[in-house]
Amino acid sequence: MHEEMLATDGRIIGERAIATRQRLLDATLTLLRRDGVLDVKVVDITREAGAAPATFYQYFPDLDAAILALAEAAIDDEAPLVDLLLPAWSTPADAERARAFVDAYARYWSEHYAVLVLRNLRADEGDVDFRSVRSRANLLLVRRMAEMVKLGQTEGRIAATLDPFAAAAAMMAMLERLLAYQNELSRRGSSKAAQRETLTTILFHTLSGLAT
Amino acid sequence: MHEEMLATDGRIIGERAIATRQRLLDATLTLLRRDGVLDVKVVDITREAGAAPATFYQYFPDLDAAILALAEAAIDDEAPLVDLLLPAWSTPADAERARAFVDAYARYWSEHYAVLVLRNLRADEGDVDFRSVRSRANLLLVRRMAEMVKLGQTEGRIAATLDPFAAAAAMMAMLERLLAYQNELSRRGSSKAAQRETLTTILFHTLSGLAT
DNA sequence: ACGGTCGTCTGACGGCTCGTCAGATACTCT
DNA sequence: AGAGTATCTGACGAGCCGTCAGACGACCGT
Repeated sequence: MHEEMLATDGRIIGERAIATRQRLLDATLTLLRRDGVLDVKVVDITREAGAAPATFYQYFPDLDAAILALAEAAIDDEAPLVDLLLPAWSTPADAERARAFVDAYARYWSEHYAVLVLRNLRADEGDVDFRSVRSRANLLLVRRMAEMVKLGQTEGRIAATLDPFAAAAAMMAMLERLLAYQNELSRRGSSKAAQRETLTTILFHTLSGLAT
Repeated sequence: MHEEMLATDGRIIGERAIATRQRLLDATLTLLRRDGVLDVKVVDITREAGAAPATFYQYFPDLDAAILALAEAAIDDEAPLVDLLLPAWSTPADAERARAFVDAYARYWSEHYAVLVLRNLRADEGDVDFRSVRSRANLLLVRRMAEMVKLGQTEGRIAATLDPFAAAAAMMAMLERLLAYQNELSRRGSSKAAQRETLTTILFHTLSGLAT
């Protein structure tokens, strides 16, 4: 189950090299946060990591490859969120669990913000690798949400006109994007608490058919 | 009401220069679509526009300034969408109008995709100018949607726990982001028609309190 | 301890874009 | 036609990209 790590020339790398590679990834994350998503330079990353620019290219063919590796790592933090959707929400009391999910997703998103934004950019542009990593991350949640909708439909709580998969994707879209607006929104009239409650209400209703 | 256009050195520019400036903006749009959002070079823009690189900097201090101008222009196409939200949706038959709004917004979004993505990136990063232009564009719709929610609440159609402004923003977020997922989604199980119906259902319910 | 070997790292380079001048060019008006 | 202004450009220093050939250093066998 443990993949050998490779350098760009194909050779299997040892312990020292793995540490260097990791230092480069850490530095990339640091600079993504410090300089913003569009202004990260390879030179700066290597400076930050205390290495020569050429070292970077020994482990990543380009900057995107490093971002991709970080996006892969982020999947591990998204996976546990599925547990908060089990079992399906089916009584008004489950609204509390919806709230917990919203909170957990918000934490996940803010933790990985820069990497996820870049991942989405590249995936939207059509890059196959970034599409794949995004799918693997999101399908975990989307599939589960779609099941919740389907169950709600068979139990008559949710209208049959809703497409379960599309509804699930819509909820993910809403969560993702609204979290980016968060700061600006709270400057324009809706407190974070109000945003949280509103997200919870809409999410809970869409996935369970119930009102809060 | 008509602002004089200025060069970067502050002088008011004449007709020929306005045309050149416009050619540069057109070229920027072309390349944003051709090369993707992250790979547009000033040199390429001027090549495309048949001008020297230095000419670009006569009208825009940097690439962002040109994008900002394009984002300003996009507002004109977002404004008319407000009309589709007047008067408020209050009967099941109004679902048809919600559908029309979803379609119109989808058209607007795909028309301006590249510019809007960059606008959001810069705005999310905290850039004041991009924040301002995004607010001016989105507040038109968000304010109107918030009014619809408020009305629905006074008429007892919508739960009072929903924050009108946050709910409106959540709907915008859902629309924006889901449209970016559109292609991938239709490859994974939900036809565009199903996505459209699902968006309509959720939007209609959130803003009117009614089922489709 | 010592030289050899292989894995890892780096200095230095050509090629490119950026953004800025000073000066060339094109238009306008008399 | 010629003066004057508006507009454009060639050429440049600076900085990043991505690639080599070779330097370094950790570990091995003797």
